[in-house]
Amino acid sequence: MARTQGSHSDITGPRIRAAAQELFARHGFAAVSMRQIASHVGLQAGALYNYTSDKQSLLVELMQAHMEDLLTAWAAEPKPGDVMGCLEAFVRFHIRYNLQRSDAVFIAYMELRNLTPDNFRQIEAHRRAYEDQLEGVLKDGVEQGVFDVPDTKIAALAVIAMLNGVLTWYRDSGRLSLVEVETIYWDMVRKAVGV
Amino acid sequence: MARTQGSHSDITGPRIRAAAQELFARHGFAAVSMRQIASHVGLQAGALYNYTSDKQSLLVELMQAHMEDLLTAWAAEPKPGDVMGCLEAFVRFHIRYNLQRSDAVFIAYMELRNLTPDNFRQIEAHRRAYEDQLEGVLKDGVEQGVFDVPDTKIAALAVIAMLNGVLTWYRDSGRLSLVEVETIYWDMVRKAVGV
DNA sequence: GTCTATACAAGGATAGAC
DNA sequence: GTCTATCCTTGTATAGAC
Repeated sequence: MARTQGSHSDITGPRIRAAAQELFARHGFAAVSMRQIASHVGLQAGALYNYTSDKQSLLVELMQAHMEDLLTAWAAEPKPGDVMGCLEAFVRFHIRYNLQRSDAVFIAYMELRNLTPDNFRQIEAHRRAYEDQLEGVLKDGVEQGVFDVPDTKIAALAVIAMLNGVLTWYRDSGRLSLVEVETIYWDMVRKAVGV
Repeated sequence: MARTQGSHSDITGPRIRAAAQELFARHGFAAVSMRQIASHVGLQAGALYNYTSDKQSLLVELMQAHMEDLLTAWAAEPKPGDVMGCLEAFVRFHIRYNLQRSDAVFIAYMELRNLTPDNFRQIEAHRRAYEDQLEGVLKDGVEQGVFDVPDTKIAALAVIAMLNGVLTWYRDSGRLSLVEVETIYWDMVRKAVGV
C-alpha cells in the first residue's frame, strides 16, 4: 500500500520553504494562500503548521535566510587589494548572486511592507549592512582620489538600485550572457563614480 | 438638472480612486479590501460598485491614468536642442515627477503581477513607450559621439532603475532638497553614459 | 506527521429597500 | 447613490483521528 502518510520532516520543511519562496515571488505574499503552498508540496494546509507557526514566520524566515546568505557570500568573495578592483568585484558579485536567486531577491525587496514592525527592523538592518559594504568601498575610493561622488550613501543606493534593475529584464535565454551583462553594468558604474 | 437625493457621483469617484491609490501603495493591492477602501471614503463596500465594476478595474485604471499622465507630462516638458540637455531634462523630470506622485509610481512598479494578462500588456506597452523616450535620447547622443554606451536599451533601463531608487529613501524632511537630489543623480548619470 | 473536518473571520460581489 | 443585508468563496489556523 502506498505510503501517503509518514515521517518526512527532514525534507518537507525545505520543500515548503521552496514552494513558499516561488509563490511569494511570483504572486506576492498577500496573494498566496497557505492552501496554495500546501498544494504545491502535496500536503493539506493544516500540515504546514508542523513546520511554521504562521504565514508571517514563513515570510520572515525566507527573507532572513536570504539576507544572511547574501552577506556571508559577499564576505567570502575574493577581493583585490585596490578599491577599483573591489568595486568591480561588488558589481559582478551582486549581479551574479542576485540573478541566481531572483525569487529570494524579489521577496526581499517587495515584501518589506508585509512584515510586522519587529521583523521589518531586523531585515532592514541586514539590508543596511549590505549597503554599508558598498559604501565602504566608495568611501575608501573617495579618500584615495580614485572615485568622485558627492555623497557616498546616495551613490551606494543608486548603484544597488541600478544593478537590481537587471532582475526585471534578464532572461537566461536572452541575447546577452551573464558575463556580458556584468561587464555592461560595470562599465556604467565605473564611469558613474569615477573621477 | 436637479440631482437625485444624495448624489455625489462627481466627487465620490475621484475620492474612491484617491483612497485606493493610497492604500494600494501602502499595503499592496492584494492586502487591501474593498471594505477598507469604502471605509476611507465614508461609504459601505457595496457603494463602490457604482463606480467600478470590480477591484481589478480600480487597479488598472489607476495604473493607466498614471502612465498616460507621465507620458503626457514628459511630452510637455521643454527640451533643450542638444542631447546632453535633453538627458539632463529627463533625469530632473523623472525624479521630480515621480517623487511628487510616489504612490502612483509605487503601484505602477509593484502591482504589475496583480494585473490580468490583457491589462498587463496594456500597462507594459506604456512603460515601454516611456523607456523608449529615454533610449531615443541615448541613441541620438551615441550617434553624435556625445554618449558612449555599449547598449542603449540596457543603459536606458539602468538609468531609470537608478532614478527610481530615489523613491525608496527620499523624504521631504530629509537633509537634501529636491534640486540637490536631482543634481547628485544627474552627475552620476552624466558620467555613466558620457564619453 | 499528515490527514479530515471544521471553527471562525474576512474577502468580493450582488439585491432590493429607500 | 447609498444603505443594509446577504450570498458564497476563500482565508488562517486548530482539533482530533490515524
